[in-house]
Amino acid sequence: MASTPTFQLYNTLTRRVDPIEPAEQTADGTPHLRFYSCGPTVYAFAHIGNFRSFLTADLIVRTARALGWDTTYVTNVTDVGHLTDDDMTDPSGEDRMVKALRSKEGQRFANIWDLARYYTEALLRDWRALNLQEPDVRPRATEHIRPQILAVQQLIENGHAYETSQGIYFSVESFPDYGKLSGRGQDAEALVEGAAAQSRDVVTDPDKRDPRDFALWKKDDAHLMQWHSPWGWGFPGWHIECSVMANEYLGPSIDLHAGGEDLIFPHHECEIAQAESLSGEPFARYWAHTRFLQVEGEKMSKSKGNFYTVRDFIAPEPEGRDLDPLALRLTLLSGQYRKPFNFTFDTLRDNVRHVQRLQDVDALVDDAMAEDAPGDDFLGERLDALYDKALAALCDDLNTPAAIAAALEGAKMLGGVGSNLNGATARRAKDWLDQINALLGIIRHDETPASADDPEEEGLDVQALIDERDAARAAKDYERADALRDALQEMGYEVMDTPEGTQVRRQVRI
RNA sequence: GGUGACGUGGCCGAGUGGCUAGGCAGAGGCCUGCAAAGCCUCCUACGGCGGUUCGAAUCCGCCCGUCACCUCCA
Repeated sequence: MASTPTFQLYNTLTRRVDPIEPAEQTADGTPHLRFYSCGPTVYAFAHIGNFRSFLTADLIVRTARALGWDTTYVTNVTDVGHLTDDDMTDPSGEDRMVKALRSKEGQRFANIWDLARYYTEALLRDWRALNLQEPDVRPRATEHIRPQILAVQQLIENGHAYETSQGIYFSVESFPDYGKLSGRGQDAEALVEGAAAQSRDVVTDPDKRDPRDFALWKKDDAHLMQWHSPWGWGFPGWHIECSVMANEYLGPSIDLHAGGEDLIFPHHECEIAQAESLSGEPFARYWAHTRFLQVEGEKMSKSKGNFYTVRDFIAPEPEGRDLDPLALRLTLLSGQYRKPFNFTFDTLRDNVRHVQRLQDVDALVDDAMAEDAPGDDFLGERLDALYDKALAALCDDLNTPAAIAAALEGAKMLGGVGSNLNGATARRAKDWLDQINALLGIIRHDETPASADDPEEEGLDVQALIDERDAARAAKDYERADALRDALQEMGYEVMDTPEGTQVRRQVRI
C-alpha cells in the first residue's frame, strides 16, 4: 500500500483546493469528519440532478472511510414547503409543496403531509437503489420545529432578528461577514438591481429594514403546514432548518457542509449568518458545492422535455427503462462534480456496458475462487497499485473520471487473464473488487446483496429456446441454431455462446 | 450589468511546464461453426493570436466561443 494520500476538496469559502483536516479526533488519533449535506425538498420525485449532488456527498463519505476516518454523516429531508419567491416577492405566494398538491399528480394525496411522506419514501427508495451510503442521521425539518422556534427567539434576543406584521426577519446588517461564502449580498442596492435585471417583481415586506433581510418565520394562519409559535401560527423560513439540524446532530461548528451550487447563495450564506450569530463560532470550515448537470447540452427543464427523474431510468417498464441503477450511478459519477457535466444517453449506454463488464469480471473471479486452481498470486501488486490510484484520484478533489479509469483498467487486466486465474490470484482480485466497490459502489450494492436480477430467471419460453438452441448446436444444425439466436434477439436478448452453453441477457434499450 | 467556470482527438473525458490517462465509435487481429462478449494492436489531440522558456495543451496577456449562478432549484 502506497503512502496515504491527502484528502483535498475545493472549498467555496476559501476559493481554493484545501486539505480536509477534521477538527476532532477519536481517542486513538483517528480523524473524525463531521459532515452535513443539504437534502431535497420532497415535493416531487428526485431527479438525476438531485442525485448528482447526493453522490458528491456519498463519495466524500466513502473516501473518508477508505482513509480509515470516522465519519458522522447527516443529510436532511426538507418536508416543509417554502415560498417559491421567498420574501423578495409577494409573501403570500404559494409554496412549492402546496403547488405540488394542487397539481394533477397531487390529486391523489389526502393532504400536504401525505404528499411529503410519499415523496420522502420515494426518495429513500431511489437512494438505496443508487447505492448511496445511509447517513448516520436523516433529520426531517417538520420534526425539528421547536428547536427552530427556539433559535429564532434567541436571534431576536441577541439583536440579530426583528418582528414585523408579516414575520420574523434576520437582520443582515447585524452580521458583517454576510457574503463571505458567495461574495454576494454585500451591496443591498446591487441585490435589488440584480433582481430587477431578471425582471422579477420586487415586492418586499414594507416593514423589512433591508432588502437583504430574509425570513426566519412566516406568520400565516392559512398555510397548509403551520405550527404555533410565540408569534402566532405560521411556519419556519427555509434557511433556519439546516442551521438548527446541523447544530443538533453535529454541534455548532462542523467540518464540512455540502450541497448543490445553487445553494451557495442565498441558502448557505444565510445559514452561516444565522448559525454564527447564534454560536459565535465558524459554522463550517469547508464548503463543497456540486455543479448543475445539463442534459444533452441543455439545462434540464420540464418545458424542454429533457427532465429526468431517477425512476424514469430504473423503474421497471413501462414507467421506467428498467436500467441497472448502478449504471445510472456510474453515469452520474463519470464527470467530476465541480465541472460542467453533460448527461447524455450515449454516456448512459457506455456506462451500462461498464457496469456489466465489472459484474462479469466479479462473476469470473467467483468462479475462479470456487475452482481454486493451484499457483501463486501474480496480479496482487498491480491491482493494489490501481486501487491506490483510484483512492488518490478521489482524494484529489473527487476526480471520479480518473478513479473510474483505474477500475476499468483492473477489469481489463482480469478479463485478459480470463480462465487462467488461479485460486490465489482470484482471492486477491476479489479483495480488489471489494475495495473498488467500497470506494465507488458501482459493481454491486453494499447493503442488500443484489438477488433481484438473477440472470437464470428467464421466462419459460426463453429457456425453451435456449435449450433447443444448445441441442441444435450439439447436433451441428447451425441453420437451426442461428434461427433460434435471431428469435432470441428479436425478443430483446443478447445471445452469447460459452463453454457452458448459450447464455442470454437483456438487451439494453435506451 | 455583477460573479464564477469551461473550451483537449469523430464523441465523452483525465492531465496542467518535458514522461502512453481511460472509455465510446472506427480499423486490423485472437477466440468462435458463424457471431456476441472478452482480450491484443492501431487511431496522438489540446479554441485563436501574441509572449515567457532550452522546451507550453500546461504559465502570462489579449481575443473568440460555450455555460452557470445572481432570493424557484441539487
